[in-house]
Amino acid sequence: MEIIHKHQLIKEYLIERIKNKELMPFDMIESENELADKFKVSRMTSRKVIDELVVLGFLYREHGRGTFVSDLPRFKDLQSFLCFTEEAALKGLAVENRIVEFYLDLPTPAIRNKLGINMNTKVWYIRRVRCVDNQTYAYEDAAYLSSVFKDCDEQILKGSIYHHLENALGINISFANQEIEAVVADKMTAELLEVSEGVPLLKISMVSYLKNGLPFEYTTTYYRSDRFKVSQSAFRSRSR
Amino acid sequence: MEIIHKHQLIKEYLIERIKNKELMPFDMIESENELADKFKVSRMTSRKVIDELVVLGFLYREHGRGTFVSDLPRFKDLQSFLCFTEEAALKGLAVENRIVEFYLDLPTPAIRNKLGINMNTKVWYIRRVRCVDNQTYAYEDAAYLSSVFKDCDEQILKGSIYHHLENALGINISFANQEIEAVVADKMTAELLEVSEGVPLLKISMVSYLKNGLPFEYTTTYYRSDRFKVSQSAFRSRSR
DNA sequence: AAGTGGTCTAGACCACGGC
DNA sequence: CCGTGGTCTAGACCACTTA
Repeated sequence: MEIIHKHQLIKEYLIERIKNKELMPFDMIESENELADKFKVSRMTSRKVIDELVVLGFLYREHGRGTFVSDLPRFKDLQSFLCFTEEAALKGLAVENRIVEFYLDLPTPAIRNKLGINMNTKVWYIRRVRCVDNQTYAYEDAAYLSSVFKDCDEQILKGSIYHHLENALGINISFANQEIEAVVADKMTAELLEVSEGVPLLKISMVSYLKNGLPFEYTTTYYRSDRFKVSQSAFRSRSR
Repeated sequence: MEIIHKHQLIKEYLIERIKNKELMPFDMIESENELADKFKVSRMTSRKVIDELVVLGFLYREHGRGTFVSDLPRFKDLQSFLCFTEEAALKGLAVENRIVEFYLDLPTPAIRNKLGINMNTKVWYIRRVRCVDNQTYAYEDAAYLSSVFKDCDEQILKGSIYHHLENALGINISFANQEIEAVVADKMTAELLEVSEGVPLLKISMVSYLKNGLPFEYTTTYYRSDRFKVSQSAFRSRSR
């Protein structure tokens, strides 16, 4: 039985209006009091809804003026290392994966190095374009240890690889090391992402590890910078 | 005059205990009611503090069990929040700061929003090119609360602002929220960084906080992607 | 059953922005 | 001045976990 909370209804109402373009970027939405009246809730409840949509990047507030629709409801990668599908799901959005190609082959020297394997250990090469709401977000060029990702097929690649590994295969993913750079789109990547050559892209390279410390994945992803950015918090270290 | 909100005090209390390792990852913190009693606030206020720290990744909740310290602070060591000067020093390199301009002025709406200040609170605008070994690395566009960075002058800006704040002024810097994007160099930035227009740059925007939770700095830095990249580790969250 | 977090109310006062 | 968001209260009832 689904329990419908009041704040969910208001959230759906606002997200629908943003997705339908009924509310455009920089438009002001109803005030907290108006929302509260309209849905017959207290102001604390309407505020909470707006709080959540602000965190998700759909809205922003201006003290004394009002609450407005963000120009680009971009993705944020809280550093807790969620997979692409999970991040989209957090915002109530569905992912479509366009498979460019995938095949089993011997590792390149770079991949041997990153995954610490010898030249006879085959890996799955998987190249996909990740889309949300029919819009291209990222081009992903991945290599997986075939000894871990044993049953690679098209059906799985259309969904979430991480969910498959964790849920169907019972594999424990632990952590990843990432490197973040800025690059400009080359011809091939630009075509796949449906952007012009030369636009900026965030390039994130990642080696992911199992609980037992085995590196099993080396992935480079090129994110459209107009639709994606990384957020994180960091502590100041005490050292001098 | 700075207004200290009740939730700031509680936030400071919790963040300090996490930073000091008094609270370790997976430790349970006080319940919402205990926090409310301890600080003589309502439960809604103690909840709000926890909400914020959950969003920042410091804590996570488990319904019916309690609120716990997340394992994110672990990679404090790996991707510690160091200033530019410190990072260079770690590699035995010396920094030269070329001051482009600096002046005291009223805050823009964006800065008011990021720092949570009113339109009468003046901030220092500081623009510098950061060089290592006579090579340009980054262009930094910073705004500091003048109530915190009281004594801004050319001599200080040629060195490390953070060292000055911490050592000369005894200010406690706690943590920062960062957003990372990819952009291409516009004409002005390209000239300052001695690169061609259109080359990719890493744009890192940061709001830094004092120990008491006061945001005191909003800085946007454009890094040459040929000389700088971000490395970090991320842990797979245990959800699902 | 006791304690935790999750949702929600109906108020209050304050700070800010624009008219 | 009015309407906006920002903070805060002192309750309430519910859902979940653990003992």
